[in-house]
Amino acid sequence: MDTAPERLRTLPSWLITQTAHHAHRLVSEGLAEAGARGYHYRLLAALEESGPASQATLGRRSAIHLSDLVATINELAERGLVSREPDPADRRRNVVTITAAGRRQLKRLDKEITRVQDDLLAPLTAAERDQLTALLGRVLRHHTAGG
Amino acid sequence: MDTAPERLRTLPSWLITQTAHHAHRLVSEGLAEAGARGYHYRLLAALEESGPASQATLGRRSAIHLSDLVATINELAERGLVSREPDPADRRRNVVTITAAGRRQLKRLDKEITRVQDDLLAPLTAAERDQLTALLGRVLRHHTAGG
DNA sequence: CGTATGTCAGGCTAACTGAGATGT
DNA sequence: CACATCTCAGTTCGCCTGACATAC
Repeated sequence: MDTAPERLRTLPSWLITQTAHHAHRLVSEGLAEAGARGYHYRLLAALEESGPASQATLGRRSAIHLSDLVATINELAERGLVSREPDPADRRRNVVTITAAGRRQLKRLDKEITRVQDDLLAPLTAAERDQLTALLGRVLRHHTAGG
Repeated sequence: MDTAPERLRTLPSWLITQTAHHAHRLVSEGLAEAGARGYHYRLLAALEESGPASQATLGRRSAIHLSDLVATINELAERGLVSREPDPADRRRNVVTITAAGRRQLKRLDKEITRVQDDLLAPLTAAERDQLTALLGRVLRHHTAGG
Protein backbone atom coordinates (compact mmCIF):
# COMPACT_ATOMS: atom_id res chain seq x y z
CA MET A 1 0.00 0.00 0.00
CA ASP A 2 2.29 2.71 1.22
CA THR A 3 5.13 2.08 -1.18
CA ALA A 4 7.23 4.88 0.14
CA PRO A 5 10.11 6.01 -2.05
CA GLU A 6 12.96 3.55 -1.88
CA ARG A 7 15.46 5.95 -0.38
CA LEU A 8 13.19 6.43 2.60
CA ARG A 9 12.82 2.76 3.43
CA THR A 10 15.96 2.60 5.54
CA LEU A 11 16.35 6.26 6.40
CA PRO A 12 16.45 6.60 10.19
CA SER A 13 14.72 9.97 10.33
CA TRP A 14 11.93 8.61 8.18
CA LEU A 15 11.54 5.43 10.20
CA ILE A 16 11.46 7.36 13.43
CA THR A 17 8.94 9.97 12.38
CA GLN A 18 6.64 7.48 10.68
CA THR A 19 6.74 5.08 13.58
CA ALA A 20 6.10 8.02 15.86
CA HIS A 21 3.03 8.78 13.87
CA HIS A 22 1.60 5.34 14.53
CA ALA A 23 2.63 5.58 18.17
CA HIS A 24 0.88 8.89 18.48
CA ARG A 25 -2.25 7.59 16.85
CA LEU A 26 -2.42 4.54 19.10
CA VAL A 27 -1.75 6.56 22.23
CA SER A 28 -4.34 9.17 21.30
CA GLU A 29 -6.95 6.52 20.64
CA GLY A 30 -6.15 4.80 23.91
CA LEU A 31 -6.37 7.98 25.93
CA ALA A 32 -9.51 9.04 24.10
CA GLU A 33 -11.23 5.93 25.46
CA ALA A 34 -10.97 7.62 28.83
CA GLY A 35 -11.75 11.09 27.47
CA ALA A 36 -8.16 12.26 27.80
CA ARG A 37 -5.28 13.30 25.58
CA GLY A 38 -1.51 13.34 25.78
CA TYR A 39 -1.12 16.53 27.76
CA HIS A 40 -3.60 15.31 30.35
CA TYR A 41 -1.63 12.16 30.95
CA ARG A 42 1.68 13.96 31.17
CA LEU A 43 0.37 16.54 33.55
CA LEU A 44 -1.38 14.08 35.84
CA ALA A 45 1.73 11.90 35.89
CA ALA A 46 3.96 14.84 36.77
CA LEU A 47 1.61 15.86 39.56
CA GLU A 48 1.37 12.42 41.07
CA GLU A 49 5.08 11.77 40.93
CA SER A 50 6.35 15.06 42.28
CA GLY A 51 3.41 16.55 44.15
CA PRO A 52 1.60 19.87 43.93
CA ALA A 53 3.46 22.63 42.15
CA SER A 54 3.19 26.01 40.52
CA GLN A 55 2.43 26.12 36.82
CA ALA A 56 5.95 27.25 35.98
CA THR A 57 7.39 24.25 37.81
CA LEU A 58 4.88 21.93 36.21
CA GLY A 59 5.81 23.17 32.79
CA ARG A 60 9.39 22.13 33.41
CA ARG A 61 8.42 18.79 34.87
CA SER A 62 5.95 17.73 32.22
CA ALA A 63 7.69 19.27 29.19
CA ILE A 64 4.54 21.19 28.35
CA HIS A 65 4.73 24.80 27.33
CA LEU A 66 3.38 27.31 29.81
CA SER A 67 0.88 28.64 27.32
CA ASP A 68 -0.49 25.15 26.69
CA LEU A 69 -0.42 24.36 30.35
CA VAL A 70 -3.04 27.01 31.04
CA ALA A 71 -5.54 25.31 28.74
CA THR A 72 -4.61 21.83 29.95
CA ILE A 73 -5.17 22.76 33.58
CA ASN A 74 -8.46 24.40 32.67
CA GLU A 75 -9.63 21.17 31.09
CA LEU A 76 -8.51 18.98 33.97
CA ALA A 77 -9.93 21.35 36.56
CA GLU A 78 -13.31 21.38 34.80
CA ARG A 79 -13.44 17.63 35.19
CA GLY A 80 -12.39 17.79 38.81
CA LEU A 81 -9.13 15.95 38.20
CA VAL A 82 -6.90 18.72 39.51
CA SER A 83 -7.48 21.80 41.62
CA ARG A 84 -5.89 25.17 41.03
CA GLU A 85 -5.58 27.55 43.97
CA PRO A 86 -3.66 30.74 44.57
CA ASP A 87 -0.46 30.29 46.57
CA PRO A 88 -0.79 32.39 49.73
CA ALA A 89 3.01 32.60 50.02
CA ASP A 90 3.50 34.05 46.53
CA ARG A 91 0.50 35.67 44.98
CA ARG A 92 1.85 35.33 41.47
CA ARG A 93 1.54 31.59 41.71
CA ASN A 94 -1.17 29.00 41.48
CA VAL A 95 -0.69 25.74 43.28
CA VAL A 96 -1.99 22.86 41.20
CA THR A 97 -2.89 19.64 43.00
CA ILE A 98 -4.12 16.29 41.76
CA THR A 99 -7.43 15.18 43.26
CA ALA A 100 -8.59 11.70 44.24
CA ALA A 101 -10.56 11.53 41.01
CA GLY A 102 -7.41 12.60 39.20
CA ARG A 103 -5.49 9.70 40.68
CA ARG A 104 -8.19 7.26 39.64
CA GLN A 105 -8.16 8.66 36.13
CA LEU A 106 -4.38 8.41 36.02
CA LYS A 107 -4.60 4.73 36.90
CA ARG A 108 -6.96 4.14 34.01
CA LEU A 109 -4.69 6.03 31.68
CA ASP A 110 -1.67 4.08 32.87
CA LYS A 111 -3.43 0.87 31.94
CA GLU A 112 -4.37 2.16 28.52
CA ILE A 113 -0.85 3.34 27.88
CA THR A 114 0.63 0.03 28.92
CA ARG A 115 -1.72 -1.83 26.64
CA VAL A 116 -0.86 0.47 23.75
CA GLN A 117 2.88 -0.26 24.06
CA ASP A 118 2.08 -3.85 23.36
CA ASP A 119 0.18 -3.04 20.21
CA LEU A 120 2.88 -0.69 19.09
CA LEU A 121 5.76 -3.11 19.54
CA ALA A 122 3.82 -6.25 18.66
CA PRO A 123 6.38 -7.65 16.21
CA LEU A 124 9.29 -7.39 18.66
CA THR A 125 10.40 -9.81 21.36
CA ALA A 126 10.85 -8.58 24.91
CA ALA A 127 14.62 -8.41 24.42
CA GLU A 128 14.22 -6.45 21.22
CA ARG A 129 11.88 -4.02 22.90
CA ASP A 130 14.50 -3.39 25.56
CA GLN A 131 17.11 -2.88 22.87
CA LEU A 132 14.95 -0.38 21.04
CA THR A 133 14.16 1.45 24.26
CA ALA A 134 17.82 1.66 25.18
CA LEU A 135 18.90 2.93 21.78
CA LEU A 136 16.19 5.55 21.58
CA GLY A 137 16.89 6.60 25.13
CA ARG A 138 20.50 7.31 24.27
CA VAL A 139 19.59 9.28 21.17
CA LEU A 140 16.99 11.27 23.04
CA ARG A 141 19.29 12.04 25.95
CA HIS A 142 21.94 13.23 23.52
CA HIS A 143 19.55 15.77 22.05
CA THR A 144 17.93 16.99 25.23
CA ALA A 145 20.96 17.20 27.51
CA GLY A 146 24.37 18.31 26.33
CA GLY A 147 23.83 18.54 22.59
CA MET B 1 16.25 20.46 32.06
CA ASP B 2 13.42 18.35 30.74
CA THR B 3 12.87 16.14 33.72
CA ALA B 4 10.01 14.29 32.18
CA PRO B 5 7.83 12.26 34.54
CA GLU B 6 9.55 9.07 35.58
CA ARG B 7 7.03 6.74 33.98
CA LEU B 8 7.78 8.30 30.61
CA ARG B 9 11.53 7.83 30.77
CA THR B 10 11.42 4.28 29.43
CA LEU B 11 8.04 4.33 27.74
CA PRO B 12 8.54 3.33 24.10
CA SER B 13 5.79 5.52 22.69
CA TRP B 14 7.25 8.50 24.52
CA LEU B 15 10.82 7.79 23.40
CA ILE B 16 9.71 7.37 19.82
CA THR B 17 7.59 10.50 19.61
CA GLN B 18 10.15 12.66 21.39
CA THR B 19 13.01 11.39 19.28
CA ALA B 20 10.84 11.94 16.24
CA HIS B 21 10.44 15.51 17.28
CA HIS B 22 14.18 16.06 17.20
CA ALA B 23 14.46 14.16 13.94
CA HIS B 24 11.79 16.31 12.42
CA ARG B 25 13.43 19.49 13.60
CA LEU B 26 16.83 18.49 12.20
CA VAL B 27 15.36 17.41 8.89
CA SER B 28 13.30 20.58 8.56
CA GLU B 29 16.32 22.73 9.26
CA GLY B 30 18.39 20.80 6.78
CA LEU B 31 15.81 21.02 4.03
CA ALA B 32 15.18 24.67 4.78
CA GLU B 33 18.82 25.36 3.86
CA ALA B 34 17.76 24.53 0.34
CA GLY B 35 14.39 26.25 0.59
CA ALA B 36 12.48 22.97 0.81
CA ARG B 37 10.40 21.04 3.30
CA GLY B 38 9.54 17.42 3.97
CA TYR B 39 6.78 17.08 1.42
CA HIS B 40 8.99 18.50 -1.29
CA TYR B 41 11.66 15.91 -0.68
CA ARG B 42 9.21 13.04 -0.56
CA LEU B 43 7.47 14.10 -3.73
CA LEU B 44 10.66 14.71 -5.71
CA ALA B 45 12.03 11.37 -4.55
CA ALA B 46 8.87 9.53 -5.56
CA LEU B 47 8.95 11.20 -8.95
CA GLU B 48 12.55 10.43 -9.64
CA GLU B 49 12.31 6.82 -8.56
CA SER B 50 9.11 5.85 -10.30
CA GLY B 51 8.69 8.38 -13.06
CA PRO B 52 5.87 10.78 -14.04
CA ALA B 53 2.48 9.97 -12.59
CA SER B 54 -0.97 11.29 -11.89
CA GLN B 55 -1.57 13.00 -8.58
CA ALA B 56 -3.63 10.11 -7.27
CA THR B 57 -0.78 7.71 -7.99
CA LEU B 58 1.74 10.08 -6.49
CA GLY B 59 -0.29 10.34 -3.34
CA ARG B 60 -0.02 6.59 -2.90
CA ARG B 61 3.68 6.53 -3.72
CA SER B 62 4.79 9.39 -1.50
CA ALA B 63 2.38 8.82 1.39
CA ILE B 64 1.13 12.38 1.04
CA HIS B 65 -2.56 13.12 1.24
CA LEU B 66 -4.20 14.18 -1.99
CA SER B 67 -5.35 17.45 -0.51
CA ASP B 68 -1.80 18.29 0.62
CA LEU B 69 -0.40 17.11 -2.66
CA VAL B 70 -2.18 19.88 -4.50
CA ALA B 71 -0.40 22.57 -2.51
CA THR B 72 2.92 20.74 -2.64
CA ILE B 73 2.82 20.46 -6.41
CA ASN B 74 1.85 24.11 -6.68
CA GLU B 75 4.93 25.06 -4.71
CA LEU B 76 7.27 22.83 -6.66
CA ALA B 77 5.81 23.92 -9.99
CA GLU B 78 6.24 27.59 -9.08
CA ARG B 79 9.93 26.93 -8.60
CA GLY B 80 10.18 25.00 -11.84
CA LEU B 81 11.09 21.74 -10.10
CA VAL B 82 8.14 19.79 -11.48
CA SER B 83 5.72 20.32 -14.32
CA ARG B 84 2.01 19.58 -14.20
CA GLU B 85 0.20 18.94 -17.45
CA PRO B 86 -3.21 17.56 -18.31
CA ASP B 87 -3.19 13.91 -19.38
CA PRO B 88 -4.57 13.75 -22.94
CA ALA B 89 -5.62 10.13 -22.42
CA ASP B 90 -7.73 10.88 -19.33
CA ARG B 91 -8.82 14.44 -18.89
CA ARG B 92 -9.44 14.05 -15.17
CA ARG B 93 -5.75 13.57 -14.64
CA ASN B 94 -2.67 15.70 -14.41
CA VAL B 95 0.65 14.18 -15.28
CA VAL B 96 3.34 15.41 -12.94
CA THR B 97 6.95 15.21 -14.10
CA ILE B 98 10.23 16.09 -12.42
CA THR B 99 12.33 18.64 -14.31
CA ALA B 100 16.11 18.84 -14.68
CA ALA B 101 16.15 21.55 -12.04
CA GLY B 102 14.06 19.26 -9.85
CA ARG B 103 16.67 16.53 -10.16
CA ARG B 104 19.42 18.92 -9.19
CA GLN B 105 17.44 20.09 -6.20
CA LEU B 106 16.78 16.49 -5.19
CA LYS B 107 20.52 15.81 -5.19
CA ARG B 108 21.11 18.71 -2.86
CA LEU B 109 18.34 17.53 -0.59
CA ASP B 110 19.75 14.01 -0.57
CA LYS B 111 23.03 15.36 0.70
CA GLU B 112 21.39 17.41 3.40
CA ILE B 113 19.32 14.46 4.52
CA THR B 114 22.33 12.20 4.70
CA ARG B 115 24.21 14.71 6.79
CA VAL B 116 21.28 15.07 9.15
CA GLN B 117 21.16 11.34 9.88
CA ASP B 118 24.60 11.65 11.30
CA ASP B 119 23.62 14.43 13.65
CA LEU B 120 20.53 12.59 14.69
CA LEU B 121 22.26 9.32 15.53
CA ALA B 122 25.49 10.84 16.76
CA PRO B 123 25.72 8.83 19.99
CA LEU B 124 25.32 5.46 18.25
CA THR B 125 27.92 3.28 16.60
CA ALA B 126 27.39 2.10 13.04
CA ALA B 127 26.26 -1.30 14.26
CA GLU B 128 23.81 0.28 16.67
CA ARG B 129 22.41 2.47 13.94
CA ASP B 130 21.74 -0.61 11.85
CA GLN B 131 20.09 -2.27 14.81
CA LEU B 132 17.85 0.69 15.41
CA THR B 133 16.96 0.92 11.73
CA ALA B 134 16.10 -2.77 11.57
CA LEU B 135 13.93 -2.67 14.68
CA LEU B 136 12.04 0.43 13.61
CA GLY B 137 11.63 -0.99 10.13
CA ARG B 138 9.93 -4.06 11.50
CA VAL B 139 7.61 -2.04 13.72
CA LEU B 140 6.72 0.28 10.88
CA ARG B 141 6.07 -2.51 8.41
CA HIS B 142 3.82 -4.18 10.94
CA HIS B 143 1.64 -1.09 11.16
CA THR B 144 1.53 -0.18 7.50
CA ALA B 145 1.13 -3.61 5.95
CA GLY B 146 -0.94 -6.35 7.52
CA GLY B 147 -1.73 -4.92 10.93
C1' DC C 1 14.65 48.29 39.05
C1' DG C 2 14.94 43.41 36.81
C1' DT C 3 12.86 38.88 37.06
C1' DA C 4 9.16 35.27 37.61
C1' DT C 5 4.52 33.97 36.90
C1' DG C 6 0.33 33.35 34.67
C1' DT C 7 -2.76 34.46 30.66
C1' DC C 8 -4.09 35.24 25.96
C1' DA C 9 -3.73 35.38 20.96
C1' DG C 10 -1.79 33.33 17.35
C1' DG C 11 1.54 30.56 14.07
C1' DC C 12 3.36 26.29 12.33
C1' DT C 13 4.14 21.25 10.10
C1' DA C 14 2.19 17.00 9.15
C1' DA C 15 -1.74 14.48 8.85
C1' DC C 16 -6.44 14.24 8.08
C1' DT C 17 -11.87 15.09 6.89
C1' DG C 18 -15.52 16.46 4.04
C1' DA C 19 -17.59 18.55 0.21
C1' DG C 20 -17.86 19.52 -4.42
C1' DA C 21 -16.70 19.94 -9.51
C1' DT C 22 -15.37 17.42 -13.42
C1' DG C 23 -14.57 13.48 -16.23
C1' DT C 24 -14.61 8.13 -17.28
C1' DC D 1 -25.26 5.05 -12.93
C1' DA D 2 -21.03 4.20 -9.93
C1' DC D 3 -16.47 5.57 -9.65
C1' DA D 4 -11.94 8.17 -10.09
C1' DT D 5 -9.58 12.46 -10.04
C1' DC D 6 -8.54 16.94 -8.59
C1' DT D 7 -9.34 21.11 -5.74
C1' DC D 8 -10.61 23.80 -1.76
C1' DA D 9 -11.87 24.79 2.99
C1' DG D 10 -11.27 23.66 7.43
C1' DT D 11 -9.76 20.69 11.67
C1' DT D 12 -6.61 18.41 15.01
C1' DC D 13 -2.43 17.74 18.04
C1' DG D 14 1.82 19.05 19.82
C1' DC D 15 5.10 22.55 19.90
C1' DC D 16 6.37 27.17 19.83
C1' DT D 17 6.56 32.77 19.82
C1' DG D 18 5.33 37.17 21.38
C1' DA D 19 2.98 40.37 24.16
C1' DC D 20 1.15 41.78 28.43
C1' DA D 21 -0.41 42.40 33.43
C1' DT D 22 0.70 41.29 37.89
C1' DA D 23 3.54 40.30 41.77
C1' DC D 24 8.10 39.47 43.84
